[in-house]
Amino acid sequence: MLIKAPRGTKDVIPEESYKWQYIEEMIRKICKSYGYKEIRTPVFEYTELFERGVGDTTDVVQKEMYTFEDKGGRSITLRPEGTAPAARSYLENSLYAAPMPVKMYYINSCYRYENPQAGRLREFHQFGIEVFGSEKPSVDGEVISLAMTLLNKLGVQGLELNINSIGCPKCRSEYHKRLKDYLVGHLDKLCPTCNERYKKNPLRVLDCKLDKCKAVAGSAPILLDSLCDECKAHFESLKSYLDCMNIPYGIDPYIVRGLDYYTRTVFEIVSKNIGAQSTVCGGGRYDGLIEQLGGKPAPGIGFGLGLERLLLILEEQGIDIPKPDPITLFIVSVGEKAEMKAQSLVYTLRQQYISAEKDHMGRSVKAQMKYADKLGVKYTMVLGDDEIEKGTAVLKDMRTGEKQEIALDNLVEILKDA
RNA sequence: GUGGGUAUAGCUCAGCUGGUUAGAGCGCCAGAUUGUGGCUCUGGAGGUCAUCGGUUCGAAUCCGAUUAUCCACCCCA
Repeated sequence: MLIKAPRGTKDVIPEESYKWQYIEEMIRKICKSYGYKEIRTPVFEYTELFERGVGDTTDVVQKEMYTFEDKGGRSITLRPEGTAPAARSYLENSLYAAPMPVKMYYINSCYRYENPQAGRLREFHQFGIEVFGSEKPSVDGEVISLAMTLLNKLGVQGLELNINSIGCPKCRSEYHKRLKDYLVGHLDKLCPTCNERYKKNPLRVLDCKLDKCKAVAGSAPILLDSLCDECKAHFESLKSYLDCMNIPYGIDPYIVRGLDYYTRTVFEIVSKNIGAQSTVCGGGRYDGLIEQLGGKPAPGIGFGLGLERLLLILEEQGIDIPKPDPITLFIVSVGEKAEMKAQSLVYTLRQQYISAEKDHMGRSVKAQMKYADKLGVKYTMVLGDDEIEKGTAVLKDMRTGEKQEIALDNLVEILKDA
């Protein structure tokens, strides 16, 4: 083995791809019912998009981006997330000219240079949605409900939806002051990283997992209690919308999304059973992003849902994904003439979208039968000189073992609905 | 970037305190008399024991380095 897939990447092998296809089909079906259309953006963007959009104080931008210079000397970055590209495309293609709100979804690969572990890869895949143009909390409710619908339809159990509001720039800066005032008296009790956080982004101190920091965070003022009237009303309204759809949720005042563009509503859906990286879906509102990217101010909200993590949950919960349809017919051939006839027969069947297979290994009759059995085909049919002469053959049902004689001319007709 | 575990056949693993042809189960291929799968039986292919170096008469086994991989931290999907 000379060359392996790069660190942190994974192949989806043929035996596994049906699982991805199943999930993707479910996603498309649900998005259609919600009125979301697919958007496809490039795998790479100018680096500046993420620096401006995601925020250059974030870990994603500071240390996790796949950035390189192309041959024209431009700085290019493999997308680490889907929202900034979607927003860029929204502006670039004047999608704001469409009736509001603009609703879109994507199924994308994303790239972050991190050390791989359970549920974390360098290339991973996200399903995401974005809504531009409405700041109404009903949209927040719709966005969250779409994620929950997907997870429910897939049969996933035991997930927790947690919501929070981190306010608008106004109430947040107010709160920043209060928080810093509180933290400054406890700096000696915080870990070194939290001391850094205190300077750069004090909100993140609340997110630290170290016990001593948690203790300090525990009695810190809570952002949720410091919201301005409008943000408070927005959050209350969102709760009503979730209630009216019977979507259960918890309120976690410590959710602090890692990307700078979030405002007001933030939420995440977590699973306890897939290792340390438990967030399956994370999202929120980003009312300042469009303006940040140089567009006319427009509110927005969306989420990203990790497909590898979703697959982990399905596996862990033993949820079986429907297997693809088996091949309908395997034609076992005896002799050269029959082998040729088999080739033309499977060709005919395939023209009618009937799945059919034949030998390509020069196997004996018995070995062909074994092979057909391993493929899991529904029917087999042995074809030799006699059959070709008579124009009839015996069709064998591999599940029941039953045999029936049929005319070769009727093959398509007989197998059409099999 | 940091810490810990692991590395033997396609897969899951065994290989005792170093002893010479490195094993099992599953999978793959073929056969068990004439043209019919599943069960059973028989045989076969497949390994530079991650790599490099060291200790030793002798290394899959002990030591070191490197690489890969897994898990965890930071952070996130």
